[in-house]
Amino acid sequence: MTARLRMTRAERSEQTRAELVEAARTVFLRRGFHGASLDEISAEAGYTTGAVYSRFGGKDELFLAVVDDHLERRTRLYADAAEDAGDFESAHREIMRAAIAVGREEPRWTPLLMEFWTHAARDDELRAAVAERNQRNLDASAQLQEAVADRHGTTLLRSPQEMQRAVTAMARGLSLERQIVPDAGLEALFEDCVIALLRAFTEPRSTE
Amino acid sequence: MTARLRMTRAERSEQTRAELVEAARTVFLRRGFHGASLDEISAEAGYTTGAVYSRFGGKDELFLAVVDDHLERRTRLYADAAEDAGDFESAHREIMRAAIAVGREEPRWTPLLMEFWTHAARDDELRAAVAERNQRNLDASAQLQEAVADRHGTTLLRSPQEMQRAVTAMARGLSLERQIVPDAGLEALFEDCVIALLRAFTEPRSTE
DNA sequence: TGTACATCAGTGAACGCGCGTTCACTGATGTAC
DNA sequence: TGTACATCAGTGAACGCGCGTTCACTGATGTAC
Repeated sequence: MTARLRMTRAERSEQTRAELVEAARTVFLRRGFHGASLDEISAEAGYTTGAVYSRFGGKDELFLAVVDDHLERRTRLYADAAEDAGDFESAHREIMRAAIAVGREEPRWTPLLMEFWTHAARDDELRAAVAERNQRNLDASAQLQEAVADRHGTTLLRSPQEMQRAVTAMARGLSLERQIVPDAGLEALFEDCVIALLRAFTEPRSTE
Repeated sequence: MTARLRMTRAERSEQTRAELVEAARTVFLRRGFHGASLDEISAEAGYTTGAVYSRFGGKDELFLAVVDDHLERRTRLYADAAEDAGDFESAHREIMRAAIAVGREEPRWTPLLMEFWTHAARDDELRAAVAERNQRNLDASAQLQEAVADRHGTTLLRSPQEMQRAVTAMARGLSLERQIVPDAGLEALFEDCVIALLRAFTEPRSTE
């Protein structure tokens, strides 16, 4: 594998941390939050259980690290997807296409995240940690949407946060359903609904 | 409590079953599916753990009974809500009002159901059982929506199943978010989005 | 109506298991001189 | 460059706990005669 002997302590522990997060992501997706054991995760990364406690506060904190990593990647992905589109609506079609593609690759991400949310809702401190990440994610999406609207001369009739919440809610609801009823029609339905919502909540900017 | 001595065996076991389902509903809502123990549930109903195994196949089957009970009630509730409305859109507003009201009373129902779905997704037999109930529920909602559309001379541009799926997905997504970020604005947002979707996917029937 | 036996709803204790967390320890890295 | 000590990342075994499920048993209900 990677050479371990030449690394400083800081490099070494940072690498361990990253490997554990990556393994945790894999195993959490495979087994769900409750179903995944720290044994399996640490073994997947080539360590023992104690390593998790050396780098993280416990199972919850490890999961939060997975979430942070995930949100960063997704934020970049969507920003890139919107980059080259010619108008407001097709920018959103590109974002949706990207969202649908990653949804196919990792259909269990949304159920996993929602499973964790439900777990976190019962613990004040953990819920706050989740809420903060949710807000960060919402702000990033809203900022992207505003930028896209600006770039293509579109006026939002609702705050971008609200629009993002609605779209995300629908995406999550459909992802959850898909795990019970795999159905390709859900993706097309999702696209049509989002376009309908966008049209209802935006208008071309008057050139004044 | 209720007199136990005069009951036949069938009545007795039916009552036990109903009491267990009711207690299970309470405790599942309180603790979540994974967090609830059969000990707490049976104690809540005034029995011991074994009683659950006398009436049900196990924890999963008990939960399915809770779901069946729940879906029956909700189906009736929504049908009643739509009863007296004057037109298509206000019928849907009434249904939404009813949905929002029960959502306030039992904000944990949706997260609970989704937690179970995610659990069930990992077991083929259980997933089939959940899928069947989901389909039953979808058919009932779709039938109601078609009846409402018919009654008020409205043409659906999409199958009522698809429209229900979209609306339900959004409702679920927002319910899940609410457990992390309690926010009354979500309810108003939900209403507006559903109305926007209805308008996009229906048109007044031409009187020909 | 009464008696003897069969059935079975619900009991309650025990089983078996897996998991998150802890902690004394090891050996490689870092530091002081 | 070398030596002696300090630090600390990761080990690995044990702990403690709770839970779903099983099962021999009890006593009330049901049945046959």
